[in-house]
Amino acid sequence: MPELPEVETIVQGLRTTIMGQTILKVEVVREDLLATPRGAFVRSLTGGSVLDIARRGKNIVFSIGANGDASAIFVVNLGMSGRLLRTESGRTSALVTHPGARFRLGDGSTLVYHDIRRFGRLTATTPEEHESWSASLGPEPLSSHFTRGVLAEALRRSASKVHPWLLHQGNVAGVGNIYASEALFRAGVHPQKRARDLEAAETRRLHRGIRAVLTEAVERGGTTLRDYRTFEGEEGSYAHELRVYARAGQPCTRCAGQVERVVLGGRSAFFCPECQPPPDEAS
DNA sequence: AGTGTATCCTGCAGGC
DNA sequence: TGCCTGCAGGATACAC
Repeated sequence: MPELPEVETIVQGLRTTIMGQTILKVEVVREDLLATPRGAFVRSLTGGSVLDIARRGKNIVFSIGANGDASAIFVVNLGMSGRLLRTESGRTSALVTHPGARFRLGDGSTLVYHDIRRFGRLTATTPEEHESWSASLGPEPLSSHFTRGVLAEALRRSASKVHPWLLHQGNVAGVGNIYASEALFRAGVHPQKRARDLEAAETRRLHRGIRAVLTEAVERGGTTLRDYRTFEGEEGSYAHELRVYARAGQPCTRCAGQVERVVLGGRSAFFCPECQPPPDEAS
């Protein structure tokens, strides 16, 4: 559920509130959420301070340590329905119906990881392990490293259809199902077109489309359709700006056509058949 | 290498 | 009201 804009919004909220806090106690409610053995997970985080909070793709990355020296990296992947919430000292929040883990902080508040479907994953690693994991992901689409040339080169190496290609985190980090459809619509590229078959003009438009859609969604605090909430518990407002996602059967915002839905790799892709001409190949 | 399918899980909407 | 099916912002593991 949360893609780059949603995770970025959550990270911004976390940074204003829990930077520098010490983790006094770690309580694991649902062990199946851990990608790290429970003992090592609890041990490596307990007693440390939050030195930094950042985002890598769709992951929230906490640097944990002391005296400015990170001894552990705590990574939260929210999966489809994960949330990070804060509860004030001594208070229980009615929002917390499916707690997965609790982190009691030095100021008396508690950071709660909440996840209904439990597709999320909590990982504690060393800084070295974290670096090699991060290197396995594709470029950050809003960074200066993500140039038109980088995108073109990566697309050229793949015969897969461009919508599933965009969802693969090793290609571009942070794009998910909503923004893949939205970026392709803006670029006028059909979701079933092969990555390597994109023409130069299409690649240029896709590059701009990805960056524009993600930037605008960050400005709106992300897209809330169901579960997603900011760290403050608010909804993101980008759902109003969606042009094709979840709009099958409705009129295209740009032409007289009608938005269609197709399943690719088990995920729904939405597109306008007029604005995004189908590739020649039958299928 | 790429694709299709299944899996992990819960909740909700819609049809009957 | 209940039961059933299908669907959901993700990621992985497997067989072809």
